[in-house]
Amino acid sequence: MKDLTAQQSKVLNCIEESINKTGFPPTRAEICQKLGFKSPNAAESHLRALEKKDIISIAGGSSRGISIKNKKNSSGGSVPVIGLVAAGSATLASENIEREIKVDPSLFSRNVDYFLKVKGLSMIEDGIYEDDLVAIHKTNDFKNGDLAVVRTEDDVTLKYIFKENHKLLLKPANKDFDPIHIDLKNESAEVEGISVGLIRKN
Amino acid sequence: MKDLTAQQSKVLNCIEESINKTGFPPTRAEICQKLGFKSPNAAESHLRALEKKDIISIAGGSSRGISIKNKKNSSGGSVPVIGLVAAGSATLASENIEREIKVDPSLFSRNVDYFLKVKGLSMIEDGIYEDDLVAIHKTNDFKNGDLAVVRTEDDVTLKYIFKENHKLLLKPANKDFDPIHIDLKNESAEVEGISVGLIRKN
DNA sequence: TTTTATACTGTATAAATATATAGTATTTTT
DNA sequence: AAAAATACTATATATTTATACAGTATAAAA
Repeated sequence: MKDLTAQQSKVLNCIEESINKTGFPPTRAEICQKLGFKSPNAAESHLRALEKKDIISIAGGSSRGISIKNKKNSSGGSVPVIGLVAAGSATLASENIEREIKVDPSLFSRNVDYFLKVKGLSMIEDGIYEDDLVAIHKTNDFKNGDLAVVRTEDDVTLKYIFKENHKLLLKPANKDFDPIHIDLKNESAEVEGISVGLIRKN
Repeated sequence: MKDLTAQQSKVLNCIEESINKTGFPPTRAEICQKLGFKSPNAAESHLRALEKKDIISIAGGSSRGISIKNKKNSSGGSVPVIGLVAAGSATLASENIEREIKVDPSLFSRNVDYFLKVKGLSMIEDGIYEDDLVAIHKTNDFKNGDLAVVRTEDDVTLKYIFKENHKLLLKPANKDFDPIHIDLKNESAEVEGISVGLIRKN
């Protein structure tokens, strides 16, 4: 992480204080008041500098739209939630992260690297519903029958995986969906991780 | 703490989600958008109701000035896991606690007081399996159709609950199981809490 | 040495936002 | 039976707020 200047640290500090004290981030004017600046642009430019250094993010067009990045949690640790994303994009890229939830990564049998937000009903017969968060342990190692996140040439899916020589079978748990057959001689496919659990919110 | 109405819960939920996702509370307009209201005053009056019930505080004259009160130990917090236990014993009695798991109690829409470890297959058609941990928010307030922990005279069960006058219907999600009809004139039954989510470990 | 980053003041303004007021309708409490 | 709370739509507006633009000055990097 790039080092912050003394003033930038003060501003960051001011943001943290505001969130701790009031529950929400400060406005430019409030930062100015606390730090003795006379122009809102003083705060603005410090914020832009902090944003450039990837310390905070600023939501455009919304008031108090400041949030502190990489909020590492001393105790639990937080795990990112990711929607099923199109091929080509790195799954864990920050633009795919919908939110972070505070969960002990060791809650499940194997370490959880991220939660995948389920789209569609392809696994519904095995009790996995739309918007369920499937806990994914990143690995390319799997056993036949594992529930795996598989990146194919044109998609990323969550399916039961079976491999026999160069043939890959991706099997849904919904009779309305067809299994996907992939011949690794012709097509590429990669296992990104396997499911180790699930969280559902009502 | 006074119980919230369904709409108030939704609004509270919306606030929590906003804070988790963006790092700052929502505006009235954002609440309206998320919950489908067409007037900002719909959000406003729900906020005032939540403030009156001491669930949130609203900072006057400042944007996004909403903060949630009595923020439980937001850092870690562990939640007990309880097996379905026989009648007579207090559900949360220490001898019934199988273990504790470290989960942010605010992970779900309403605070989780304990996890109930599911026995049997009575809810399997709605994706709730044996040994799943159902997150329970302790309350005796419920809406028809809620998934509730109900203590009857001779059992504690997890079922969909429907109440009409003095008749209680406890409905499983498995056609091999019969619904339970309870006439509150003759029998007693008590709602211990309602499900707000679920954790499954593979 | 010229650019770039830091560190501000000062002014202005479009857009975001809180918040009041006026209604209607239903449900719950007293 | 009346009052209060819930649950909204609809409109309006003062205020808050983000954000752009125009400067000044100093320090650090290229």
